[in-house]
Order: sequence, then C-alpha cells, then structure tokens
Amino acid sequence: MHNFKQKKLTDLQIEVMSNCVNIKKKTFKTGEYILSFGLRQKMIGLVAVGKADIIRIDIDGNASVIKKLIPGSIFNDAFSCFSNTSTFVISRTDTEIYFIDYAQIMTNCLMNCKYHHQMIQIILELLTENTIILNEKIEILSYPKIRDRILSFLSIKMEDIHTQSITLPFSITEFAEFLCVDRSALMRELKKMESDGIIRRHNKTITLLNVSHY
Amino acid sequence: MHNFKQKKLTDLQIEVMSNCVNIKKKTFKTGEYILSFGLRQKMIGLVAVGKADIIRIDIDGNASVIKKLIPGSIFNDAFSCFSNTSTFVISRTDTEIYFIDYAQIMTNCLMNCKYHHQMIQIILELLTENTIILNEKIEILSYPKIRDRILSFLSIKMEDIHTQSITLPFSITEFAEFLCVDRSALMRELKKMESDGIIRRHNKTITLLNVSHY
DNA sequence: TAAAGTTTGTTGCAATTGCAACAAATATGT
DNA sequence: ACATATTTGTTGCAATTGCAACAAACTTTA
Repeated sequence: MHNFKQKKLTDLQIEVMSNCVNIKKKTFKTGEYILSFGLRQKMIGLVAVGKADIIRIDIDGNASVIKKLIPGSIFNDAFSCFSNTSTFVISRTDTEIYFIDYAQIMTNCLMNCKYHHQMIQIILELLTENTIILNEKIEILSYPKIRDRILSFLSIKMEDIHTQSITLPFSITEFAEFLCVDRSALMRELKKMESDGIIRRHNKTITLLNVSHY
Repeated sequence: MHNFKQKKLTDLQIEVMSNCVNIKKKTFKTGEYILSFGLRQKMIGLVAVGKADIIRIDIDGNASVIKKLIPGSIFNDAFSCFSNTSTFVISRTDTEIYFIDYAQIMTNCLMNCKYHHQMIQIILELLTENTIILNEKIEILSYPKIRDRILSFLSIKMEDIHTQSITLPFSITEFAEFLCVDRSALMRELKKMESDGIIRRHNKTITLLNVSHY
C-alpha cells in the first residue's frame, strides 16, 4: 500500500513538545467524534494510533472528507473555521489522540524555554503543511470537469510518490466526496477514461497510462 | 465601499518586525509581477501601498484570483505550493511591498530577541488567516451548483461584515474566476436569482433578500 | 474626443453532471 | 454462516453548465 507524502511528528518531536506545553492523551472508538472539547480551543490534535477523517458537513447534510488522518497526522481547529458548515474529526478505527494546547505556546511558555524554538518550528511546519493540502484541494476543485479533477488529483499524488500508479487511500464513494462530485458520475468518468486509454483501474489502484501524444 | 474582514499589519507591527528580521521595500508598477525573487524563499510579502492580486494560472492558461490584496494584506509563498499550476502575485495599481525574510526568524534571530515573541505571534496569525481564507474557498468550491456557490460566498462575506448587502471587491468577470465558473453562466444565474426574488443587484452590489420562507 | 480595449449582458446549443433507482458484489456484525 | 448494511457498478433522464458568438455599455489611452 502506497503512502502519500505526509509530515509526521516523530517520537522525538513529541517528547520535545511535551517538555514545553501540556499534552493530553485520549482514546476514541471507531465512529466516535473527536472534538477536542469545543473547537475554538486552539488545540492541535495528533493521531498516535489508528485512522480518522476530517469531514465537513454542510447545511444540507452533505458530507465531504477534507483530509484522511493516519498515525502521525495532525489536525487543528484552523480546519473548523467554516461559516456555514460544521467540521468534525471522526475516528474510523480505534484511535489514540494527543491534544496539544498551543495557546500555551504563546502565553505560558517562557521565551528561554529550552524547547521553545524547536517547537515553534514544528508548529510552523504543521501550519504550512495544512496550507499546502488546502491549496491542493482548491487546485482540484477549481476544475469544473470530473476528468480534470481526477487527473489533477493523480498528478499531485504521483508527484508526491514518484510513480505512475496510485492506490487510493479511500473508497470510491469517499473519492467522489473528496472530489465533490456525484459518485455515479465519477464512476462513469472513470470508465470513460479507461475506454479512452488514459488510465487503468483495479479496485482502488489507478494507473496513469502514457499520454505523451498530446 | 465595504471592506472585507482582513488582518492587517500595523505600523507598530512592522516596526516590531524590522527590529528582528531583515525587511526590504520594493515598488512595482501596475500590471507588474511581484515575485519576491524566486518563490521558495520563505518570504512574506506585505502590501504597504496599492492593490495586488494573488492569481493562479493552470496548465490550460485559465486564471483564477485567489485573493485580493489591499494595503496591509500579506502574502506568503505557502500560496505557491501548487503542483500543476503557477501562482503569481500581480500588482493592479502602483504598489509598495515589504518583503520579510522569515527564514531568518527560525535561524538568525536570537531567542532572547526582545521582539521575537511578538513577531512569531504575528506570523502564526497570518498563517492562520491564510488557512481560514483557503477553507472558505474550499467551502465555496465544494458546491457543484453556481447558485450555491454564490450564496455560500455571500453568507461568508455577510457574516464578516454583518449586513445584507455586499459590494463585490472585483468585477463580475473576476467574480466568475473566483467562483471557478463560466462568466456567462454566472450572469445567467444571477439574473435567475433576481427573478426568483432571492437577490437584488445593481452593478457590483448584491443584496440578499429575505428568504425566511424555506 | 476619437479610437481601442475591456467588461457586461444575452442567447442557442452541445456536453457534462447530478439525481434516482436498482442489481450485484463486498463487508460487517451476531 | 447468516442476515444486514454498505459499497460498487450501471443506466435513463432532466437540469445545469460551459462554450461560442455577438451587441451594448463602459474605460482607458493617445
């Protein structure tokens, strides 16, 4: 199974940070909502064990996966700054989550704290990584056509892992949600792309064929 | 003219930061590209005078305005982390831009620097604001229908400025680019929404009418 | 102020998409 | 292993959108 590029917090980093700010560990069962007790708390969540999704549910009840979380992934409440929609983090397996209060970083932690510098750096990296992911999503959604969204998604992911073949980290249904398109329309387009000789697909593995001739 | 909510760097903040890191000032003429000399330089750009746009141009040459920059706005190279697209900052009027090298922040600046703490805070705020803006854009683009995108845009902006009336900060043509929809299709939908009694529009001013009955 | 360029407004038409509905295949839970 | 739930695959049809093309209004520039 391919791993998509993703910044992870190492044990060392966690140790560094726990020397500087308060870190709490909580466990969640499959399907439970991970809500870091009230979203506006400036907490960073860190997935230590298990899988979770950041999902957005709009006024009409439509769900969309914003980001798949795997061990080492972080999420912060910056994701929850939507206006009309609700953002949740939901565990897909049993999970262990660390919550890091980064309001402390700016207030409580002494400037001459031995670990402060390193931790600020980590947090800046995390925020930057979030920005990149969100930019990629905008890149994908800016195409009106499903085919272009698929190709855009593939090229982003293939650039990350340097291959011509991708195993989706989600089901086709979730893939449609991620691309913000109708599932059956996605299905139709995938089939069409196969018959057009652009891709090949076995279940969740998609291979981009050579299309140098254009 | 309404101002959309936007974090600004105050003179004080600029002064604070100039005590800590190197800040360079450059001027640009209308239509010039503001490229902070090579995009991967971890520079923050700050608009002091004039207007500029962050635009994205995809492989097919389609342009999309990501963010309108006004005096006080910042932009950073996190915006330029697209894979298949190019992101530019282009001046729309004569502009004065400050460039802040924030690579220095992590390396050169001494930890006991008097201004360090305050500046880190400013930068974290800027990154967080960027995240919010990108999330709003995703929120808008996640709707397949033009009408929903318009309504989503309006409700986000109206929440910001607490009113029922919005004066677009861009032309209708740019509005279409921002929403990633065809201009004539946007036109058509705006007209339809007017005849449906949902909005009223005079030039760039859109008023959301009461639709409590649903 | 005349000319050139840009934005706005409009429309017909074809392509794409969403939606609904259903059967088949998988996965899950007891 | 059985029953139930979920995901996948397929299709017809209607609605929405993009595209092309053009006229009118408005800006900019010489």
